[in-house]
Amino acid sequence: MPVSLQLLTQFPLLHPLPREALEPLSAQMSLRSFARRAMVISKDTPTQELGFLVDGRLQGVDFTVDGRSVGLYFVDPGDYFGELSVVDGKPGSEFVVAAARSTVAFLDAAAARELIAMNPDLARAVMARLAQRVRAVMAQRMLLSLANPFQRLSVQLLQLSHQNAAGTVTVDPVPTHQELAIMINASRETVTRAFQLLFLNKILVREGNTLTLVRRDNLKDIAEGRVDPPKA
Amino acid sequence: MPVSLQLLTQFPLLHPLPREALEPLSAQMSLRSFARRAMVISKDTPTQELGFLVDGRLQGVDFTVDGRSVGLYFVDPGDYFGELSVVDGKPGSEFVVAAARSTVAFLDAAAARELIAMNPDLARAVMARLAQRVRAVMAQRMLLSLANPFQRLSVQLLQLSHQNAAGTVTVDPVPTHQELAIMINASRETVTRAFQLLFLNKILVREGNTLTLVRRDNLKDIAEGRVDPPKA
DNA sequence: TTCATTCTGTGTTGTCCATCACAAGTTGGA
DNA sequence: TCCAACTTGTGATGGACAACACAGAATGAA
Repeated sequence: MPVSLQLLTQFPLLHPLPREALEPLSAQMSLRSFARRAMVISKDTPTQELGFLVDGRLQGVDFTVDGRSVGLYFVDPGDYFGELSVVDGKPGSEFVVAAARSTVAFLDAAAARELIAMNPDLARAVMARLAQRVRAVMAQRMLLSLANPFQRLSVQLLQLSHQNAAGTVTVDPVPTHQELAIMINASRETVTRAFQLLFLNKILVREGNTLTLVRRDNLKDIAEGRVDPPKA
Repeated sequence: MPVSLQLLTQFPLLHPLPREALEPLSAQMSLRSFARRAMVISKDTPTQELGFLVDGRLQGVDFTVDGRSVGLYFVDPGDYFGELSVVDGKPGSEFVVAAARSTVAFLDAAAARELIAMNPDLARAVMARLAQRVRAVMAQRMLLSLANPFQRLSVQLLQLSHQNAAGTVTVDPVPTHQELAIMINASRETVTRAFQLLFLNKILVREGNTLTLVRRDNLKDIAEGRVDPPKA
């Protein structure tokens, strides 16, 4: 199942490529679908691939030795993942699971490596991406050293949020409490209780699958410890 | 104060460069010394530089909003730091302080950027380094989600250790309890108490500034939760 | 629609660890 | 060599949060 050219143009990473480079590429790639909670890339699969998320949502996760899962990041449509193995040839450093039903276009690592080697523009983009990932995971590491789970949730929500067309700040596909909990090192129940208070204080509003940060400043104050988290 | 050619050959990163490239480089660089606890790179200094650690030891740190420090990584002689800003031009993502009296050779970011752009070998090396840093900080993030500080300390010690010439596994300049505490999100006292127990159980031995992991397997068992941390 | 499954809400309990407050040891600079 | 500054050791205390155990809601597949 090759991938249509049309589809490939959705990916910013590939924009520097001329049309004639895209065609052979599309032939090399393959499209696969995944059910919610399905494993997209396992840490210990032998075949390494670069994945482009066409549709749905993925979460990078790993597991501690005692079996608890650790949430690392989300992947949204148009974005790619698995670049680490492509760059250094080492096995994947994490698992990637589908957080929702998803469609992914794969390119095997060798081909991806060659592609990058041939295109300085791509190489630059990948380099920038790696730098951005270092920064992102360091930010997450900072988050984790906040004393209280309430602050951690606030920071995480701010990180996940984006300004909307309407000017409101939202978190768009709202992650489940469990998904958030493993990102901020808290128990699912603690996340639930924190949300309670944020709703109660009208700092957040949830409508369907969208979370609106009604009082973003307020959330920021909590995140940065200027204001104590609401107690009741 | 230019830097001697001799000195530059100590840095693996620069090995791909031909001698004639090193000379102009040495003229562009400057050598500076830092007292213990001195700030080597501040997060918000305007001038960005690539630093090469000649001598001593540095620690990457950051601070949470409530003023607690967070330990990120150590830099040992022969290694370099500050590459993130060089790659993406953004301000530094952390502070770098001297964990011991140190000597650092600096190259300003613009020059470093150009150097990398001109030398594909260097570019590849930097790329590999970024990938390695992503992996390292993800490993640290995993560490932080271990439930108990004892396990976190064990993992951290294993990460810092290296096999010695004599075949023993050691952690060489032993970090202070405080330095470790901020890396593993624990209080200084908790680290002290954990060490007590590890010494008591002859899992570790400290001689001067060297920590020997006498029973590495045992430490690994604790790290991976197969064995409960010793209680008394 | 109906039923199973996943997600969210809530009380209770116990433990673990941060914090505080010193004391004792160790280092290194003058 | 001596002293000051830093590092390590130790007890006591309280609060916060994970864990457990369900109940109720929402989702979605048949």
